[in-house]
Amino acid sequence: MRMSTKAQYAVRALVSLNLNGDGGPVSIKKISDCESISLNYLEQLFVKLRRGQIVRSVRGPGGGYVLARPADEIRVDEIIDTVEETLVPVSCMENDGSCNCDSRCATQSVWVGLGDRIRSFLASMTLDDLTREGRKRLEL
Amino acid sequence: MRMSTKAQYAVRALVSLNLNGDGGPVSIKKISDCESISLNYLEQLFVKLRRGQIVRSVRGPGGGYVLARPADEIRVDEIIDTVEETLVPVSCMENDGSCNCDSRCATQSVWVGLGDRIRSFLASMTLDDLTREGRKRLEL
DNA sequence: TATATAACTGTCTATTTTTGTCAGGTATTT
DNA sequence: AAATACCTGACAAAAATAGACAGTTATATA
Repeated sequence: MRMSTKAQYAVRALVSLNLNGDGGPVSIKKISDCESISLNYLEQLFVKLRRGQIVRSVRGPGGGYVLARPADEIRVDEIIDTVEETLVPVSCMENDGSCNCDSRCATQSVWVGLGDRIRSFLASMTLDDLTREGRKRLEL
Repeated sequence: MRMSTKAQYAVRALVSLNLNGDGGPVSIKKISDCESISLNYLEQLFVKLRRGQIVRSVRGPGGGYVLARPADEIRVDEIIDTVEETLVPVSCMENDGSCNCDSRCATQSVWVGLGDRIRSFLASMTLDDLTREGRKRLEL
């Protein structure tokens, strides 16, 4: 049960973007340097984040990325949704009926319930929450 | 964010074991047939489950596995702990200080919090709960 | 207008993890 | 003794992950 580094990178990159932003665009290069994340890999993530309406791109010199919405309107679960596929813990639900003992369906309730908890927890936090926490840490 | 099939198999196998048990031991072969899980793979899982004090083995003809404890004392999180390493969503905490912008630490709080939720949810369910649910489904 | 900058795009690849398979060995009941 | 079933370790296919690479396109500024 691991959150992929893809998701972790995406969240970290966006917190970094918001911390360093000051309104203007922040280049992927800068985020890559700050966060020690491969530039090429970040580019792939930001393509998805742009398509997912999390960020807007600004081309040309001095360009980069800005948040597409206020930070307090960007939930963590949205971020993860845009870069990876699912927060549901199992693929499940093929339900081809091949199992005659049917403990499969009994266990589904665990994973569905777990998925709900994961979702609601991540939906309860916004990028703004994390950024405030990050700022607090920087002051120490 | 996926629960590994290893963990899913372990939980399903134990529910199946408890459903088909009737006090006596159930062979891995039977569970394998019922659940359509590779016999060899199940063997590997049950080695861990035995070491984790979840099941006891009974050797010889008519042998198999029995629960080492009453089903209502076996929590789902225990099961998953014994077959896979972690319920903490990130590897994290290397904390080599290489990141000067330090959004890394800010995001850790998300994953730690998430890990807590996952843990407490899975700890709130026992094998007995799942088995009852399985029995209910069989009656329909 | 030229040039530097930085986003954009698609393809390819090395590595790791997952999910098993296979070939035997060992213990125990009948 | 023989059948049953657990036990063990080595090996392997397949998928996911993380990232490299080689370009193309858009735009601000000199």
